[in-house]
Amino acid sequence: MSDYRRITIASAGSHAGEPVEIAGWLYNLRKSGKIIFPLLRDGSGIIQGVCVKSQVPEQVFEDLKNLTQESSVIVRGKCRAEQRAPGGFEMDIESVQIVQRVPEETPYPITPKDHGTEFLFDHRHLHLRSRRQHAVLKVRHEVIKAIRDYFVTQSGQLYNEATAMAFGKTYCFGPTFRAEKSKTRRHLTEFWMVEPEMAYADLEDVKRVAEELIVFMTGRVLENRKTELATLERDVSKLEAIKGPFPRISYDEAVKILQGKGSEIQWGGDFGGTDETILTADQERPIMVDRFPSSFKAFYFQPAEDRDDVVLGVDVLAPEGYGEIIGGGQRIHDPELLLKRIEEHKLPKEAFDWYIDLRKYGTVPHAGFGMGIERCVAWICGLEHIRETIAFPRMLYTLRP
RNA sequence: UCCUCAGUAGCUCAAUGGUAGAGCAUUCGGCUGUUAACCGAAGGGUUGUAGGUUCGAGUCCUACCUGAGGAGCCA
Repeated sequence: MSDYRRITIASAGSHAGEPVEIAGWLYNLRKSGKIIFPLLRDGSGIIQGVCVKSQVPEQVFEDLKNLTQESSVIVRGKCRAEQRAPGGFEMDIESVQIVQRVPEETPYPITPKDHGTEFLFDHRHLHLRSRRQHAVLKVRHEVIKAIRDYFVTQSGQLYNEATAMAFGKTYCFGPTFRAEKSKTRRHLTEFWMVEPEMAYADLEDVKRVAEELIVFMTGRVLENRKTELATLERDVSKLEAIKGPFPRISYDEAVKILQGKGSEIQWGGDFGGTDETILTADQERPIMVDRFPSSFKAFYFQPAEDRDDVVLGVDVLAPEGYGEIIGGGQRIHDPELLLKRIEEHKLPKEAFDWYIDLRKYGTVPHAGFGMGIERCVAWICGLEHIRETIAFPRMLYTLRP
């Protein structure tokens, strides 16, 4: 038994002919009298096993034949290339150790047939085991890793410390919680956001960094997650088209375009979900819309140089109707102006004393943005709903599991 | 909070106001290359809840509960 070396399914291809063991779960079982095809998964992948009655001890065949879905097992045997097997590799099973057999009285609830979203998300703790969800979360991981790598390559390990002190080029990456009553396919009450902030930077710098980041991120997913994108049946040509420069339009222009296409929007109003879809419908790249009316943007946005009814904010809208994935812009650096805006918005000045302080001691033009991870992953994977992009989505009225 | 749609077997769904059904899952039987395997059989139901109309309600009406995704609001 110790002759069998434990391997992952993902590495099975490089262990052809060796005695190996795989520790995992039964994904599905097809049997035909004297031959059995168990599908096994171990978290790294899925492999088909094969077991012929005449070639193994009777007990091995019986144990395998009676396994139930998602029973935990350790199987031993040898792997080889096999055209007829899904995935191209197959394991000839020689013995099996049942760790736990799922009892037939309480079968695994998620069967290989159709289920509705309500049922699946009530069983999210099990749903995560399925192939599709697995692929989505691997893409999510790649997106997160790309974001971290992007900022590391921008500044460098040691340089990063210097920039933080000298230039304040930093980023924050973590969960954000919002309690708005938004029940849509684009909203979660907990979502993850990366927020770079740069000193001595303006709106143009934000647009440049945002564009570079998106191109870098989609490039990395294409490079490292081809298999997962195939599992998700994602049209990769849509992602291959993501290259700079992205189209850039002003809010003024966007309103004119929308009105020309029948939208009800008036200058001064924010985009609705359908407006975002109209704007991106005929674009294969994300588009950048900037210079929004100050009326519906937060108090800290820097006004435009040439007019004071718009501010230097920018939204990046993903193609294919996925909506806003980035929002950001240039912040007010003038202490007098910031105070004025705080008063105009009737905000408690005391609560912002530290924020105002930043403008007293060596203030510089600075800018930054926030990018929503789940919306990016939903777009890259081509998903119908954002809730599939996080292991345990927190939504309005949804806390379990 | 408002609007729209939906709730029938463990799951996905059928059923002109007239005997509640199929596929999958489970159990039993068959099958040596299956690809969400297939073939045969069995078990499985207070049709979301409470009222109402009717000779008769899964179906029509009212209220409520639960869910979905839109609006508002937000990212």
